[in-house]
Amino acid sequence: MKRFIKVMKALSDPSRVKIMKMLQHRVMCVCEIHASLGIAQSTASKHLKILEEAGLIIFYKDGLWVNYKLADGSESPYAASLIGGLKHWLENDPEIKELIERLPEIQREIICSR
Amino acid sequence: MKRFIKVMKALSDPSRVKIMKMLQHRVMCVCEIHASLGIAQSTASKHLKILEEAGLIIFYKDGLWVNYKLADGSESPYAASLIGGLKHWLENDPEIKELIERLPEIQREIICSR
DNA sequence: CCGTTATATCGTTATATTACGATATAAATT
DNA sequence: AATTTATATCGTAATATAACGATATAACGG
Repeated sequence: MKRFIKVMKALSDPSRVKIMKMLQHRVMCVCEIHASLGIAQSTASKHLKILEEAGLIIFYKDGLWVNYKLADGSESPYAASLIGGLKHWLENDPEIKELIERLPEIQREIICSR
Repeated sequence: MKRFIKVMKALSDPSRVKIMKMLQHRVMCVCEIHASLGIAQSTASKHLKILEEAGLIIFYKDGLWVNYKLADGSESPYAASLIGGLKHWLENDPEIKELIERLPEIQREIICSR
């Protein structure tokens, strides 16, 4: 039960749903997510941790970068079902659409260094 | 997006998940849920409202009683997917199992009148 | 109509969640 | 070793959630 609740809570926040939708298109690092969503870096990091602990995303480190991508759902049947469902859900949501359209502009080399 | 979040939030609470699992077995009134979960009547009523507003359950009145049952999910693809998924998920959760086993003892004529 | 009964709503308190800025950590680069 | 850079964690304030008891509402039986 606890694991199920964790997955549901993880997907109960608009920012985290947006992250899931972006990660359907490509791997992203923390600062790309911070920049694309217009939230504080610490906030982005926390959201990613919550999604990770729910088994919805995974990460791998590459030097300084931490790359996040969708999990395969082997963690639990709920995670698998929701990762799968989200592939077609919310495709027509205007906020999501705009995010995805702007995704090509979000490049770590441009966004994150300064 | 708002409707999706509503469904996820609705299923982010253990009491509400338990209600969903019980309603898989039969229609129940508010006081049966109040009694079976050991929560205040007002709390049960509120949980049911949240599930209803998410499109996960529906109700019909029968005199004084308000009967709640699972929705068919026509409200949204998310609701449908989760209503369906929950049919097999959590079947082996010990808390859920005990709840379902005790379900035959929960009868409105015995529990609710006094 | 009056009381009873099942449910819904209100007011309040305790807890959880989310956001941010500030700071700490860890992996490059110089 | 010192500095820079990307990320994580901490402390805190604002908001949301969940619980309860008390009260209001609505439908039935007398």
